[in-house]
Amino acid sequence: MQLSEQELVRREKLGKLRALGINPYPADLFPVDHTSKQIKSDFEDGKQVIIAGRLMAINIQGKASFAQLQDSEGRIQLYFNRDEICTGEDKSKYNDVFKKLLDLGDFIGIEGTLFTTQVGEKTVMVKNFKMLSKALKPLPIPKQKDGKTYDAFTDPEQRYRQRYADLAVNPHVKEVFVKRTKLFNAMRQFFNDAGYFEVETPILQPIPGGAAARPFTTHHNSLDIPLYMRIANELYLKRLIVGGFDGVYEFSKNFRNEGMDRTHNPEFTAMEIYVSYKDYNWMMDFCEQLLEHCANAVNGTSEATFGEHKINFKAPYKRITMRDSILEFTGFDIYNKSEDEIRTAAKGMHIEVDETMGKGKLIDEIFGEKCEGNYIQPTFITDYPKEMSPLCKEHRENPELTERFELMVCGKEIANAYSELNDPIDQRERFEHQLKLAKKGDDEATEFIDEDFLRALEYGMPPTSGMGIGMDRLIMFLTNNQSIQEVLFFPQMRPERKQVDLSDNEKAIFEALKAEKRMDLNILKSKSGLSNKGWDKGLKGLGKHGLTKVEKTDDGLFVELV
RNA sequence: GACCAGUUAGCUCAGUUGGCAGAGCAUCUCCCUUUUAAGGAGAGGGUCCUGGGUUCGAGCCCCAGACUGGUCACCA
Repeated sequence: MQLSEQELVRREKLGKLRALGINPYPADLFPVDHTSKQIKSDFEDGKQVIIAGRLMAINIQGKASFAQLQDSEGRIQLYFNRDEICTGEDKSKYNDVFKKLLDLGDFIGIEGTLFTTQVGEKTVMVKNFKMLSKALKPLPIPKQKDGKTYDAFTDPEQRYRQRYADLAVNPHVKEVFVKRTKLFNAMRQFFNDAGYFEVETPILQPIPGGAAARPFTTHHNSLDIPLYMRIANELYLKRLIVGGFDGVYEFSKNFRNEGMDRTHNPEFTAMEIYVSYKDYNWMMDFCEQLLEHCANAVNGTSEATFGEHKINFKAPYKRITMRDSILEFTGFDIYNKSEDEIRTAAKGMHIEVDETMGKGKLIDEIFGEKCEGNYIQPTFITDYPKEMSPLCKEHRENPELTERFELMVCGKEIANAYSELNDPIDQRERFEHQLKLAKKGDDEATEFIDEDFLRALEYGMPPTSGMGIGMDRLIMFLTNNQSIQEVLFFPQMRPERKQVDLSDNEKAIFEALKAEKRMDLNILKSKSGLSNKGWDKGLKGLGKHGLTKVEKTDDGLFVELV
């Protein structure tokens, strides 16, 4: 591995520290008793503090210096005065260890007392400091002045691949993840207060059910069977309702082997909750209360900004049926229309349709194309066509519809809920219908029948309402991020390219030259068999590695091994 | 998968008709005891994403590829 100049310098400092008897990576605990935030909030002149963190700025002014120390809660200024640190004759701890051997990014521990500088900055007067961990690689630290940031570490590729560096230097990035955890905690608290029970269900499943998506497959060696990473946990949570729990919920890491883009990562987090003896009307009330609570817990207000939109999560939310929505935005009433009539209408709206699309799918296309994008404020869309909701109970008034709602925010779905289908015979028929759709070429239809799930339903599942919430999408809305990668610590990336030592070009020239030690440049060039550019790069590369030297004489140019 | 943009020093970025590779910060040396993007003087640091082509000569032009971002397609 090739090290940069700055990395080499830091490795040298490591050796110098050890030569002075200082362990750059000590094992013993450091007795921290304050954070940067506590120092500022409970400031008291002359108070003794012990703090630790990362050096983020150093400003040496001769016999006294200033520095910024960053801990988990922010930054605090340090004042290093030579005679405060080195009270005796020996000034080497200040002159050598502090001034020459510490670098930006190093973790140090500080014992000191508090004071305020002439310009009014709350500061720790360092009495003693200890190296806690040396940073061998320079951090990309931005600079601030007058609220403007200079040299910000902004390249998305590097930020995602090196999230540790991103978090260390970009406080606003850390804030997003703090809010993410606040959201999970708030939601968990809301459910627990309502008396519902957090559970865990299998991630490795023999049949990937509960959604239509391509799964990741793996293999269990002892059982010698294929297993699938879950695409949803719905069917397992319903089994628990069959088992007698009143309300169960799970934060579920799901995996879908599909495309990646701004709003899709191969693994993502859904929250699913199932509550017995309820229906989807109750769930709408519950959902709007939940989201208002969560928005307040995360941002201190029910209002949120997302791009150019201001959204308000304060309950209640508008409710509209899919039929009315389509009627409103297209003037077309899907009620009592045949599949062909709807297909013709869709064509008239310039929507791409084909013969494999059933009635439900056609309606969904119309809604997606013409209606969905209009819902900026949280809105419940209700009563979806039966065909596209195989796990949802038939509507109590219209057998072509289901008791389903989706919550739309800024034109995107963030929640999906049903009065759950608990009729085992109806459920089997729906699965079989899906199978037919799949065979017809609908790649969204489910192609597995989970017999064990049907057996569970046959034992009897109470009337139940269930809801799923896309947690990544929700936190995107609450933190105003347009990309899912900004709300996942480690979004999936393509593997980085490996670095090579000697390039092929360099090797070819080196091999040709090895026997002769010294050759005419043009003869060597033809012997190496390289293209002009390959030759040029190769020879320059060898020179850079210090392996060859080019010599100019009256007889021409010669290359020799060094 | 398609199209567009990008890839140059540790970071953020310039780079002229194709003619020795540039700046600020960071790094190194020196001065400086309440500064705050501290300041002053000096120095070092490069696989210009990779490979091929055109050319006397390519960071720059052409072709192919890699990676990233964006838009679209796909996606319960």
